[in-house]
Amino acid sequence: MKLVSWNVNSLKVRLPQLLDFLAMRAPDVVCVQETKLTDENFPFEALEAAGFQAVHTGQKTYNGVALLARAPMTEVTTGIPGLADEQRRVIAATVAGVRVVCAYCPNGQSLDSDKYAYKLAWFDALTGWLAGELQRYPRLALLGDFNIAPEDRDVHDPEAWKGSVLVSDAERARFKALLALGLEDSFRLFEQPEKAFSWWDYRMMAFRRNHGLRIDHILLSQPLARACTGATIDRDMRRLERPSDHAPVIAEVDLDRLQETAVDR
DNA sequence: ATGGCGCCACATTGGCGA
Repeated sequence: MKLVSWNVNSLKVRLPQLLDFLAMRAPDVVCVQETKLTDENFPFEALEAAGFQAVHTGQKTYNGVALLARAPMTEVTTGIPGLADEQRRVIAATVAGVRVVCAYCPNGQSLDSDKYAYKLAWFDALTGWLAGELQRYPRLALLGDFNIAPEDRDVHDPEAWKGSVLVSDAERARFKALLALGLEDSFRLFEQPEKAFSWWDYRMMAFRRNHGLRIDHILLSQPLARACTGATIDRDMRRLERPSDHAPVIAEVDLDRLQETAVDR
């Protein structure tokens, strides 16, 4: 099962690129963030023609998340239970026995912003919810734009970024709290090149200079992590004309390798 | 230090993202 997370920064603009990506990379499950579309404008038909069922929760202009899958999706839920939030940031579904959670985590803007406090509280709510979900679904994957670079090696210039939003201690502590649930950062299960990033600013020729951050992640529960055979960042999409500022991140899981246990479904 | 780019909307400028 090939799992992908991609912040497309407007699906209206990026739909042709997404369709090319689906044909070229043949993923099984794709988590899409920042569709910036209402549900009635979501391109269900085009994706179905490409072989994918889709579920979406969106709004005008901001946020919006979708799950695409070749296999049927069941138990579809939106948002974080118990968190009153108008911002459409979370959608989850069960695909081929795997619980897939797609998240567009808040940016936070700056450490003194109300949006930063919202970001930290949002992560606490996410972590609290997923603790229970992991009990119910031992095979769980959390994919998305986390808007957190977990370590200094995930930042092109750690000194310049020191203490700022996306890398602050409080944000990194929230990321570690997710790992403490038993989730693994799939990218770090394998040897990776130095300076591997998933987002580059549109400005200042940041991509050409590889001035980026690794803020898009695929976290896997223990059974899935043990069955994970590879994890990469697909920089090809970032090289295109009119690219998203994020690259797709990919993790492959060999479902045949999963051991059958009493609680494992 | 600032702004750079790209997207969106009560649009031709301003808000926001990261």
